[in-house]
Amino acid sequence: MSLRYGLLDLLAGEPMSGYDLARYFTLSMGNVWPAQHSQIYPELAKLASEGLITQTGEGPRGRKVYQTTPAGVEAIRAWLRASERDYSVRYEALLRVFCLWVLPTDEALAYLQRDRAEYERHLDQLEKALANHDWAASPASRASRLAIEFGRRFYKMHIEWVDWAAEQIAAGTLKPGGPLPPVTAVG
Amino acid sequence: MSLRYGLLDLLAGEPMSGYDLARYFTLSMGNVWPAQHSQIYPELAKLASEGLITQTGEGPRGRKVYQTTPAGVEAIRAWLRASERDYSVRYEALLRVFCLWVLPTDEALAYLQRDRAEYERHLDQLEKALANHDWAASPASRASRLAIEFGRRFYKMHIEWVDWAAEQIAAGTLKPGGPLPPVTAVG
DNA sequence: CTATACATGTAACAAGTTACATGATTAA
DNA sequence: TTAATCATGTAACTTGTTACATGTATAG
Repeated sequence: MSLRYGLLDLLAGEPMSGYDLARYFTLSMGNVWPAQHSQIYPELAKLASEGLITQTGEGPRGRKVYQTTPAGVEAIRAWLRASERDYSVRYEALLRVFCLWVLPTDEALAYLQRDRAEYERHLDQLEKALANHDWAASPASRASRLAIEFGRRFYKMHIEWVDWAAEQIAAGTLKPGGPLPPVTAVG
Repeated sequence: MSLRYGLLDLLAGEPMSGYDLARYFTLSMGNVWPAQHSQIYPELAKLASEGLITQTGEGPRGRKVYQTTPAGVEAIRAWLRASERDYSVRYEALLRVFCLWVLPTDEALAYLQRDRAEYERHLDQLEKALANHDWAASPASRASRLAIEFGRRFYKMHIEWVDWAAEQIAAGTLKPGGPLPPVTAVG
């Protein structure tokens, strides 16, 4: 049910096509709720049939531009107010860290360094998005900005954590009998 | 495909039943890859039929204790080495933040405060897990410890971010024409 | 003796991914 | 004219969730 509210939210902020949504997702919501076009198009059709969005324009190549209706905005509101909050996180990259002990120390370190580069890329991307977009333009943009800031802090923390983890591993964490001193301070 | 490697990893660290896995998950891997028992039991049967785990014990009420075989450990290794890494995150709680602008300022602030309490709970839980478990006992435990440390930093950062976001909202972020000053320092 | 926790499973459904399928416009 | 990008959709499959179903041991 999450995807529909993500779409409603984006189409309430500004009219877009399914194609736009699929791409725009990558820069903002896609960081916390990924979606493929094959999932987006059918959902748009469903939302339109329920009157929560309407097609407000068209373009070349059969392009259809949708916008959220007042009923759609009310649906988001009802979702935030009434539904159970789901705090679960699904993050395969971290699940893999649990498994790192099956690799030799050198390989585990190399593994994390490749991850680190990826997190740097994510951080750069978010910082570029922060710089290139007018996040003060509307309430919807400003709310997105709050979420993007979360992403920025997330990847910053992630990089710091990788460096810490690499130190631990270099000190022998993954070896039988290796050390793992108690950590008291975070950061 | 992620679940199976999570199970293989846990059962390589120490022999357990499906029931144990379902509960133990909550404290460690469940934070990054949730799973219900209805998904765990069939997967265990499948892993056993493939020879990646074996039943090494039984208990009252039909309890079956499994352990990962050497082939199973090799399967984890191959997974880490060969498969595409998936860095995508799925996190509904954050998707909702994108939508917060549809609520009145007061309600949005109250919304975030309830989230904050939840993150405090998660942080406490992880800190308790950190204190009550012998994370130095084995390479598998020590690798888990690295991942748990990530969780600790994650929720700490999360709480700091909520406080920041609440300030922004109180300053008018969600109102039409409200401000959103450029953020230069993180933390 | 009764409620709770332990313990395992299946079935129906919903959500998400990958691959297939098609065609229009634009830039080189 | 040809490759890339734009643009929308469907189908088959996999994964994940919720609800159903059953039964045993233990503690009060």
